[in-house]
Amino acid sequence: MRPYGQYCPMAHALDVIGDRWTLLIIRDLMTGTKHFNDLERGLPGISRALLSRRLRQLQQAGLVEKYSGATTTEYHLTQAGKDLKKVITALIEWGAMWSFDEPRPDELNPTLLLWWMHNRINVDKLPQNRVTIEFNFYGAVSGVYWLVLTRKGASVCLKPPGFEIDVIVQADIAAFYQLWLGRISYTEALNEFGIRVDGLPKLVRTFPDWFAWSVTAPAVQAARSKPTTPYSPSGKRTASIWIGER
Amino acid sequence: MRPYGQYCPMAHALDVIGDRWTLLIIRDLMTGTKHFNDLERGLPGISRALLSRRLRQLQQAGLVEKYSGATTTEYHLTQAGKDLKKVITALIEWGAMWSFDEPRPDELNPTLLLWWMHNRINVDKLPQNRVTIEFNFYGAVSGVYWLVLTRKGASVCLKPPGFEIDVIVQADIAAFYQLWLGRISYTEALNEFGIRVDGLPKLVRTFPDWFAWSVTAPAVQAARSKPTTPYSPSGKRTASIWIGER
DNA sequence: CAGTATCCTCGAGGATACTG
DNA sequence: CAGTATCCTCGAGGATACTG
Repeated sequence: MRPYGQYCPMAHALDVIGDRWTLLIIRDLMTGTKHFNDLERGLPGISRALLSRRLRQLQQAGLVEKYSGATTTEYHLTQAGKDLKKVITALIEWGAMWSFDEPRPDELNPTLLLWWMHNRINVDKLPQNRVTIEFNFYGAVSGVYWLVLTRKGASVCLKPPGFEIDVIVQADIAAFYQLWLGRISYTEALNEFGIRVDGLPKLVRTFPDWFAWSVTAPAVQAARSKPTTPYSPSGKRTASIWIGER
Repeated sequence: MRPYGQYCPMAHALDVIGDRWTLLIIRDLMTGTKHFNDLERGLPGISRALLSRRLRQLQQAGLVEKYSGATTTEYHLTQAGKDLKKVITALIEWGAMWSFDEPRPDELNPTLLLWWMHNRINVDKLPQNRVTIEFNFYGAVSGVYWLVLTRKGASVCLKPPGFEIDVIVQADIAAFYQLWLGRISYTEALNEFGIRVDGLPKLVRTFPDWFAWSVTAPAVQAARSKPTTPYSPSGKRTASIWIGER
C-alpha cells in the first residue's frame, strides 16, 4: 500500500499497520503464536507467500523480531508491536459492539475454531491425565473433530487420535462458535442452544474451566449488555435523506 | 477489500473500516468536516471518485449519514462512527510514539497545513476585528500564503487577500509543521527554530492562542516525554538473528 | 458545489511448483 | 518445518471528461 504521504501520526501509523492482514498477524503474535506455520493456520485465506512478506515488512518496521534457532524459528513482537494492544482492544470492542451479529454460514470453520481452542487451554485446570474430547458438529457445517489435552500441550486431530474418548461434545457449529466468542453463556448454550457435553460427571462439570475461551469474549459480553441497538450488517440500510432546513 | 470471512469481532471491524482512506475520512468527520469538497481538501491524494465511493460504503455500513439540503450536502457520523474515537485515539498515540520522526520533504504541504489551521481556530480568543496573517514559508518547500480570521469564520488564501496584513509569520515549513503537531513547543519554535511572528505587540502576544493546534498535539507531546526510544522509520534495521538455545 | 461515467493501468496477491 | 521463485489474474483506484 502506497504511503499516505501526510505528516500526521495517524497516517504514519496506518502506513505501518494499515495493510491487509497486518493487524490480524499482530493480534496472533500478541496472543502467543510464534511459528510461521501456526500463524498460517490461524489466518485462513492468507497465502504463505503473503504471510512471509508481511512478516518481513513488520521486521523492517521494527514491530517484529525473528529468532532463528537451530531447529525452530520464532517471531516475537518488539515493544513497538506490543504497544499496539490498545489499538487492537479498541478494534475488538468496536467490532463486538457494532459489527457482530450471528455468524454467516461461510464463516463457520470447525478446524479454525478447534485451532483457537487448543491455543487457549487453562493448563492448571486440566485433569492430571490426558483427556480426549470428541466434537460432533452439526448445522451449517458438520463434522467430527478431536482435541487431545494434556498438561504438556494440546493438539487438534482431524482423524480419531486412537485414545479412548473421555468427553463427547455435540453442538450446532454456529452455537459453539458463539459460545466460544462470548456471545452466549455456557448455561444458555446448554439450555437454549442444545449443546450437549457427555462423559464422567467430574469431567463434564469441569469442562468449561479447561478453556480460557476467546480473548474477545469479555468485549463481546460487555457489548451484549449495552443499551444501544447494535448495527446489523445483514440489514442493509439506505442512506437517510433529509430535506429542508436544519 | 475482500472480507476476511472470520467470525471474530476484530476481523469484522477491519472488514468495515480496514479499507484505505476509510479511517482518515472518519477522523476528518469526527473533527467537524462535513462537506464533500472539504473532505477532499483535507485528504490530498484521494480522488473524488474514491472519496464518493468510500462515503457510500460508510453509509451502507451505518457509520455515516448523508443529509441533502436544498443548497448543501452534509455528512455526519452516526453513533457507530463516533464510537471509533477510541480506535482513532489509540492509532494517533501509537503513531506519535513509534512512527513520528522529523517530516520528510515530500510530506510538507503548506496548503494542507493552512487548511488544518483554518479548521482549528479558537474563535473566542481572536481579536474583535478581522486579522490577516501572512505566512512566509521557507526551507524544503517555500511560498507565501494568507489566513484571514474573523469571528465568523476563517479562510485560506493562496493569493493576497487584499486586506492589510496584521501579522507576518516567517518560518521553516518543517519547523512550523512540527509546531503545529506538538513536536516542538511555541517557545522552542521561536528560540531554537527561528520562527518569527511580527506585528502589533498585542497581536503577536496572543497569536498562539488563536489556534487550537492539531488534535494530535497532546499525544505527540506525551510521546516526546516518554523514556522509550521511539522507532525511527528512516533507519532501516535488519532482522535480529538469534542463534542457539533460549 | 457535489458529484458520476468510462476507460485504463499497475500492483497486490493467488496458484503452483520448488528448496534447505 | 519454514519458507522462496515465477507466473499470472483481477480488481482497486487513477485520469479524464462530463453533469445537475
